[in-house]
Amino acid sequence: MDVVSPELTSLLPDEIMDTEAIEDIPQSQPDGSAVQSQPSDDAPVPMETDTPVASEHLTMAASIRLTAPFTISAANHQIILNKVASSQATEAAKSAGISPQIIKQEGQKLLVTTIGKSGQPIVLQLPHTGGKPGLSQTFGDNKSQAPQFKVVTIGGRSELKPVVGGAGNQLTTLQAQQLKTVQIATKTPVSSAAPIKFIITKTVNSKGLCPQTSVSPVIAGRVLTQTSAGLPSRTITLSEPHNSNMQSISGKKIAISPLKTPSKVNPSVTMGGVGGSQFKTIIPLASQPNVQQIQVPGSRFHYVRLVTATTASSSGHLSGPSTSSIQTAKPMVVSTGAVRMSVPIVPAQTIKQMAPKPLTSATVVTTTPTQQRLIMPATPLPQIQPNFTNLPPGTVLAPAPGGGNVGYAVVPAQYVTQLQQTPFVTLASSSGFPASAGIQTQARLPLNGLSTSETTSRPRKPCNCTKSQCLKLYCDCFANGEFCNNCNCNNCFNNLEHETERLKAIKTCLDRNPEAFKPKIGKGKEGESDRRHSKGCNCKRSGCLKNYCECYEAKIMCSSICKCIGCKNFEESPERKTLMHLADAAEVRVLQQTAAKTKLSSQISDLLMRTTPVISSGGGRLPYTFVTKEVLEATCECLMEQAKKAEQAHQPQVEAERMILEEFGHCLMRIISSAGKAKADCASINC
DNA sequence: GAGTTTGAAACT
DNA sequence: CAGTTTCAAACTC
Repeated sequence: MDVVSPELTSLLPDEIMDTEAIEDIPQSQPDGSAVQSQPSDDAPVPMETDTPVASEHLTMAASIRLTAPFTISAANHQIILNKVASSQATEAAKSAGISPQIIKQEGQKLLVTTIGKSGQPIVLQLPHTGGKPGLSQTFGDNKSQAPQFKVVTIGGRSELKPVVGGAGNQLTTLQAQQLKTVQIATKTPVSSAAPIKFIITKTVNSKGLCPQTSVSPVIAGRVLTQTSAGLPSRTITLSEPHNSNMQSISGKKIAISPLKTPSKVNPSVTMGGVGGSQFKTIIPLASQPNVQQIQVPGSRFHYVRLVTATTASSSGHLSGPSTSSIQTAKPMVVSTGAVRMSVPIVPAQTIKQMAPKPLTSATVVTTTPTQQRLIMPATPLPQIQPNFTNLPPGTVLAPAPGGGNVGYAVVPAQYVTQLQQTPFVTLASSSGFPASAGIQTQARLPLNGLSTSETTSRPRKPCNCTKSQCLKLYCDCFANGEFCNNCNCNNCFNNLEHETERLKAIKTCLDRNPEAFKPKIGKGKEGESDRRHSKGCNCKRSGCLKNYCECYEAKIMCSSICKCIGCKNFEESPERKTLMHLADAAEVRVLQQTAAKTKLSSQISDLLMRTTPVISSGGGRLPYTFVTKEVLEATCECLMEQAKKAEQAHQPQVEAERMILEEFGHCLMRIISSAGKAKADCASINC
């Protein structure tokens, strides 16, 4: 799927996962008026997703107060922003550490903010809707014809001065929770000493949800130039989109679902991590999912429910295939904290089904253990403020039933699973406005040192917890951020029915160890092996050659950080080599035996198929009773024995097959001989 | 399947 | 931080 416009693509880095470079983002204001990342976000996380490639980041920051949909459509390379109701984004932008710039165009305001380094702003300009889609406009060109819309910008850091700041264009007030920020980390082709970040910040007016009212055309613009401070210009194209499906904000849910890995993944739920965030996600322009605003109690952030409309909206029609709604939920990845989080885009119908709570984990969340995901409580828990930067993988936020914007959302793990199944993840973000708006992001998501294929094909074993209520890290399900499903546990609280307890347990774990839900097996340092245990093992008696050892279990060797005694799990360890050889030999044997069995069974079945009609016909043929189950089993045993002999003699496969076939021939001869003899006997008796 | 061993997690 | 206890998985019989 073409999710990024050519223009934008040119601005994006090959790798957008460089977290270190992103740390340069100005921290959010202490007053919390703007988006603020979690404190723990500052710490780099040894995620497998880290890539050393990206050195530059482009941050697009768009602080916009929207009363209408805001959409970025990848398919047709559109960024759609609805009419700006007020100009309060400036302060929000300022509070976010960026200097907003506003371009006023016929009553519309374009807030341009600069974030990043080198003062290289990227301007998103809106061509006027009147049929000049290709109209380019420079940063300072506040006389743009674009009527309805405003966008946002991009580019350098906050030290950049506003290019345009018309009187009355200053956004005055912005509620902290009305600001949404989506950051796009990208590598710019333009040489820049420092990383540039692309942040799209938008404000959300929770009261401005007028489902059917905002049909006004969205302005499509094309940013052709970047004219700040003589820096190289950059262009982003904004085309004229249609309003997408309308969604009521009620019942909105946000699915924040970090990658689920066989090991542990640390999700970060901060949507607007302006400060100290590490970006690993790029936001491509993609289809338009509906996004609904969600406010987490006590949180300064607004969360959104990403819903893919399943039916066409009554307001406006989307033109072009790119704006068509997605029928299949897609995960959304929001990278704001130290780690990326994925937010599945779930069809509204699906969300409806799983909404409020009385749903069981089996019916709502997953159908298979591998699809289990941790789900955050659907009820507001003011006393509990989850550390979103360390939530277990698969964490999903759902709104409280009837709780308005408060609460969390629940998303079926099947959608999260999609995240694992595809190297690209789509992120959609928007406000809960009548018309849908969305930003979609893609990112490559290696999981915990394992490829996606590795992570998807490994079902988890059911737990057998009895005393921990599955709310401690003893429980593998809980530790992996999953609900218990098809487990053998007793008194299990790791389910939807015990959301409160579960969230408390999560918080407790995080209090005790903020890294509790982060992957234990992560990348080693430069030059070291690809994977290693983050803490190292502490084995004393197992020699680190049994599954008691977490290193051995993860099929990695112990490292210098291990505190094990009598470790034999190192490269040159003869014990380890022996074990590996034995394991390999056993595996080979199993494979060979399986193959031989299959082949022989097939042959015998073939034989039976051919003999049966003959038998039934009688007339001097071999009696059917001679090919009995016992005879077959005996034959198979003979053949297996032959196979073993060949194996023990280290015969090549060809020779083994020859021996087996030879034995099979002998067996057949014996059967025929016996049958003939019996027939003769029978004939003599009858006579 | 029951009992033992093991080491991580939890607790003090 | 170290020592102890608890716990569930891994392992053995």
